This record gives sequence, structure tokens and C-alpha cells, in this order.
Amino acid sequence: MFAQVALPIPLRTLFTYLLPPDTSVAPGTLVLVPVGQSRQVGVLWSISAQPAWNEGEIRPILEILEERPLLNEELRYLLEWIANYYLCPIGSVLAAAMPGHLRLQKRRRIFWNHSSIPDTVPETLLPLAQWLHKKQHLSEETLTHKYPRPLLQQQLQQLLRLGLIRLEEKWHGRQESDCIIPASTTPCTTAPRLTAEQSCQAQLIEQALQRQQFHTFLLHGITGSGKTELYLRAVEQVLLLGRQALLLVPEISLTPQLIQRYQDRFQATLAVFHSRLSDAQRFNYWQQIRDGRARVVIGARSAIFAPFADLGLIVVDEEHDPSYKQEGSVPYQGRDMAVVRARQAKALLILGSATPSLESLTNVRQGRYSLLTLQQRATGALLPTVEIIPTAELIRQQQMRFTDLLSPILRQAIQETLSAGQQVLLFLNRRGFAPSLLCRRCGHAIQCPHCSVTLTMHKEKKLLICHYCDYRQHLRDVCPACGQLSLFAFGPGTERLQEELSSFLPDARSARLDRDTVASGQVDPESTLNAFRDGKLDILMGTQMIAKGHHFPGLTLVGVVQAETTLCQPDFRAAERTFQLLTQVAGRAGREEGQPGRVLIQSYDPTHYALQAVLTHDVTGFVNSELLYRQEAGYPPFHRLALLRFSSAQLQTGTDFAQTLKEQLPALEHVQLLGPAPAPLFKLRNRYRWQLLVKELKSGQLHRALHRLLPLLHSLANSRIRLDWDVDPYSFT
DNA sequence: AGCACGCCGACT
DNA sequence: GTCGGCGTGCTC
Ligand SMILES: [Zn+2]
Ligand SMILES: [Zn+2]
Repeated sequence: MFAQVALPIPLRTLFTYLLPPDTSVAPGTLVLVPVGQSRQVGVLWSISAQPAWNEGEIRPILEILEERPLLNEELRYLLEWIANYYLCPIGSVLAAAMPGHLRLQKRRRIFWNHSSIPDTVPETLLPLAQWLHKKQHLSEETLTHKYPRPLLQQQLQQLLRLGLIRLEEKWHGRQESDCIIPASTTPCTTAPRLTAEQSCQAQLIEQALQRQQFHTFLLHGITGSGKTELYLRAVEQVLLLGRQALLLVPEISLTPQLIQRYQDRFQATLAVFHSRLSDAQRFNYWQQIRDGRARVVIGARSAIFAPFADLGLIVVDEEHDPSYKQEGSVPYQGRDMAVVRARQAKALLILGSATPSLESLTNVRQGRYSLLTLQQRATGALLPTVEIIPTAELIRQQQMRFTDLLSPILRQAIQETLSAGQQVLLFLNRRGFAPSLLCRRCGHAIQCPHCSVTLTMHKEKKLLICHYCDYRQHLRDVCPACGQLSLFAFGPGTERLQEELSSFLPDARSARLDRDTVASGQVDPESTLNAFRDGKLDILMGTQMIAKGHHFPGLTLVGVVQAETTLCQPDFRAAERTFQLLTQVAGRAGREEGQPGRVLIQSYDPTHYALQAVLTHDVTGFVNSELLYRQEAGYPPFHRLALLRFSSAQLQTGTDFAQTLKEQLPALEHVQLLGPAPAPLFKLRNRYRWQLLVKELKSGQLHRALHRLLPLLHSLANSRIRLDWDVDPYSFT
């Protein structure tokens, strides 16, 4: 018998191995196989009587690693689906789905397996044999310091044949793990009462769960309307049906507070995939999910690959969040994969958001999803009032300097709020002190030597840092172009905001939460958020990190320092993103009844329709005008896109290739080719970049075109050109 | 992705 | 002379 095995290396095909006689093993099981000079853990994909490959020697499977399959058919289907849809090797998909699971621990140990060194040992092997005999056991790594690998392999083989040594290969699947989940399904805390609106929607969810068929709900509930409580109820019900549940959240929302909330309800059965898990812990969770011992799973997008035995419910919270899109070698959209997986598992899917993606809303309009809405806040509080502050106009009227981040209106509002004993949140989606350092004499902006972007000024660290490649140089006073002492920090940043705020209100208790303060250990996110919630801080300022989900009862004023930071990006979703992010931030304000919230948005473009929609809480109005724009411009959700990118370390090589493509790319049916054009971020990590946008004109024809286009690109490109592509792209930099 | 093989610059 | 840099090509 032969086995086709998927390996976690970027291969488009399965490899064929010989199944040792008398082995009973089912597809989906982990196996150890030889690959070239090394060994790999792979997944047995299928078994056949005839080899699926006959162009060389077929080697045998070395070991069946587990008694039962880890990847059931449903999960293998998902991985194949991803490989086909996103046009990437099945091996890469496997590696993305199971990071670490399949990795053998690099250090093989070699044990001396004999009391002495027999005389029969050939002279060439003596030095190695003596070394091993003396030490009794050594890691392969240590040996490679003294022996070149091919020689070592050869000598070890000989010693092995003589029965003098024994190899021990470590695979963490064998390690005992420390994250045992006890088996119990008793809810720990009792559920709070639902509002009339909530219980109405909860009933619809329950009915759908009872049917145990695939169905998708879009749960569109305003901020603070109690979506989480509906998720919790749905999970409770699916557990009663004896099925498992998966909750996907954006990476940034996977906070101790969120975990606690679920733990209080489902403690006994919960597995949380957070980024600090070791390979062994992660693998142990996988086994417990397969065995049905873990019944509720929470994680970011990659938890979609967990090996559920009987998945009955998937919840995608904040379904519009861009972090569901994985970038890199396997660029999948986690939310979309939830649809594929739920359909295959006959599970109920709930996509929840206060600001649903246009894709999901379109699916509702086309009848593929059903809509559930929550229009009232669970506490009975009203939505905050929103005002837009025209920064440019205030500067022109000399009411503020153009270097100021806080307008007089916002300053006054902060003071009023603090003196009323309430709290303030200031949002600015830019870390560092300023995004660039300019020369006021010659206009020079200090750039990254490896990328075509300006270096961000970090005042505390006294560094200029590239936010794309992490290049750093010391902060300087002298302009590198004209040699004058004339550099000044241009543009906003959270560090500068903090500086301005502490000179404005030196006595206020404030904290800054962004990647820099967290990484430097200055600030602990959990305790800071808790302190703010408990009223031990007056002002919290920061980036994305403070925008999500948290409930701060004393918070009544939200200030958005500069709305444009998300607006001016080379991305047709810029307006949608801005609307979503600002609505989300605004939703932090005034969540308790009787304490109305106020939101002040500072902007250089106050009439922009995305901001106007935030002002009036007009989701429908925004969605309609945005959809109109998308339709006219031929963008998603009306036309699918694929982005083909290429780059080269030499400018000329790239330019030539772009020219070649312009001349030689044929017109393809049912798609439109836009480009190649230089990428908005033209140089990144010393590579010059171009992109070619493929727009689908007739539904269902994108892949046909890509299957013609990609081989053509490969054949035209020389080895200096690096090619990659992204189906349904979210990033256009 | 590893890991080999292979062909050119600075060193015991 | 050879040690080692990483470019190219293969792995059932
Ligand atoms: Zn850079
Ligand atoms: Zn200058």
C-alpha cells in the first residue's frame, strides 16, 4: 500500500511513501517520513493501492506518530480549499495551519549503546566512536561542530548498522503537557437578564442551532448593545447539543479581560490560543480539541484550523476587523474561512460587528446571510454625541499652532470632563513622537536607507526608526543634506501627545498605551486598562490598543486627535476602515446610563463622508454611498481582485520586467489587468516593488485567468525577480 | 523550508 | 593550497 503525505514545506504536491505492511492507519494521522537527508513530520492525506508517483524511488514511512487521525476530512478539505482558492502550495497551508506542531525538535540525541568499543569498528569510525563512548550521549548539533554533515550522516549510519548507537528523536507531541482541561460542562456564573431586543435575537439563534445545519447570521449591534452576551448564550446552547464552539476575535482583543469573561462561564471546557503558548501546549490543546475534551475554543484567526471533532458554532467577533486577513505566504481571510469551515461542519456561523464589512452586508442583501440587529445599548445608555473639529480652520484663525495636537475645544472639553470627575480617552493611531524629521531650511526629510519612507522620530529612545524594516539610527540635530541645525519633528505621534498633555495638565493621572510603552515594559496593558476601568487614571491615550471592546464606566469624553491617519492610504477600503475605527473608538464613550458620552474628532478634512457618517451614527447612509462608489469603481464586494506583486534588488531588473509584462501580457477574458505599476511603497527592505492588479469582470472567472497568468509570469521572470500574489487583497502598500 | 552541491574571494 | 560565502536545485 502507498500513502500520499502532506509535508509542512512549500510543495504543491503530496509525496508518496510506502506504507509498511500490516499497518492500520487512517488519513489525517501524523507520520514521520524521510525527506532528502532529513526527516519530517507530515500528515497522511490518502492511501492507495497504486503509487501516485513513479518517477523515482519510493521510500517507506518511518513511523506512525499517533493512533488516531489529527486532521479529519472536514479539516483536510478546508486546507485543500485554501490551497486552491489562494493558489498556494498545500504544504505552505499545512505549515500555516499547524505552526510548530510538525516541527521535530532540531536536536537528535545519539546514545552510545554498547559497553565498550569493539575491535570490529573500522579505523575511520574510531574517532567518532571514542567520542561517543566517552560522553555516552551527544546531541547531533554538537557533533556537526566537529564533522561535516555528509560525513557525519555516513559514519552514524555505519555505527547504527553495527548496533553500537541508538538515535533518539524528539517530537514535542510526546512530551507530557501542563495544560490539562478538566471535563465538565457546568456553567460557572449565571447569565444576566437580556433586554427585549436581545432575547428576541437570542431566540432566532437558538432555533438555528437546534436545526444543526449550516447557516450564517450577521449580528449587527451598535457598540455596547450586548453582542457578547448573545455569543455566550449561543455557546451554552451548542454545548447542550453536545457540539463544540469556536470564538474568533481580532488578535488585539484577545485580552485577559475577554478570556476572563468566557472563563467565568465555561471555565472547565475552554482552550484559549494566545500567542505565548509553547509548541507543546498548542499541540496539547489540539489533541484535546480532537478528543472532545476542550469544548470551547477562543483564538485569533489561526484558531480556525483547530481539529474539532464536532463543531456546531463559530462566532467571528468584530468580523470587519482587518486583522482577520493573514498576510504573507498563505494570505487567507480568516472570516471567510469561517464560512467555508462552518458550511463543511454543518455549523452555525455568527458574524458580529457594530460596523459590518461591506462584504458581509452585501451577502445579507443577496440573501446569503440573515441579519440580526441590536439597536439599543444594553445599559439603556444613548449613543454619544459626536462633533468634528476643523483643525485646519482653527490654525488659520490662529486659535492653535500647527504643531499642536490638541485644539482649544478639545482642551476645554478635557478640563471640563476631569473637573466633573469623569474620564478621557485620547486616540491617535500613530506611535512615536513624529512620523518624520524635516529640515526647515532645505526641506529635506530623513528617509530610511532601505525603504522609501521617512524615519519615525522616537524621542524617548533617542532614535529614528523605520516602521517598515526596523532600521534604526541615532537621533540627530544636523540636517544630512545641508548641514544646518534646522531639523524639526513634523506630524503627530502618541509620544508627542503625551508630552503636550503633560505640559497642559501636569497633575492629571494619565497613561499612554501603545506598542512602544508595552514593549519597553513602561506600561502593562492589563493593569493599565484595569486601573482606567476602576477610575484610578483620568486620561488614557494610545493607539488601536485602546480602541477595542473595553468597557470603561467612567469614560465620557473620547478625543480623536487626527482622523486622517487612517484615511489617506493607498487603499480603496480607507473610508470604510476609518468609519469602522472611529465608530469603534467613539463607542467607548458614555456607556453607562445617565452619563452621556461626547466624542470630539479633529480633522483636516471635516466634510469627508466617512466622518460625517460617524457624526450622525448613520451606518446605512455610509454603507449606501460607499457601495455606490465601489460599484462604479469596480471594486469589491462587486468585483473580486487579485494582486500580483514582484520585486527586485536591482532597480533595472525590475523596470525591465515591468516593461516586458506591459509588452507581452495577453488580454485575458473576463478580467481586467491594471498595471504593472510601481507599488505605493516602492522600495522596501532594499527591494524595488511593482504590482499588477487583476480585476474580475465576470463572476467566477478570476481563477481561470490567474491559472493562465501566474505560469506566464513565472516563465518571463528571471531568478532575480521575486513574485508573490494575494487573492482578495487587503493591503496595497 | 532544509540541505546538498558548486563555484569564487581571503586566510591558516 | 582549503575554508567558507550564499546562489541554485531537489526532496516521494
Ligand atoms: Zn526601512
Ligand atoms: Zn537641510
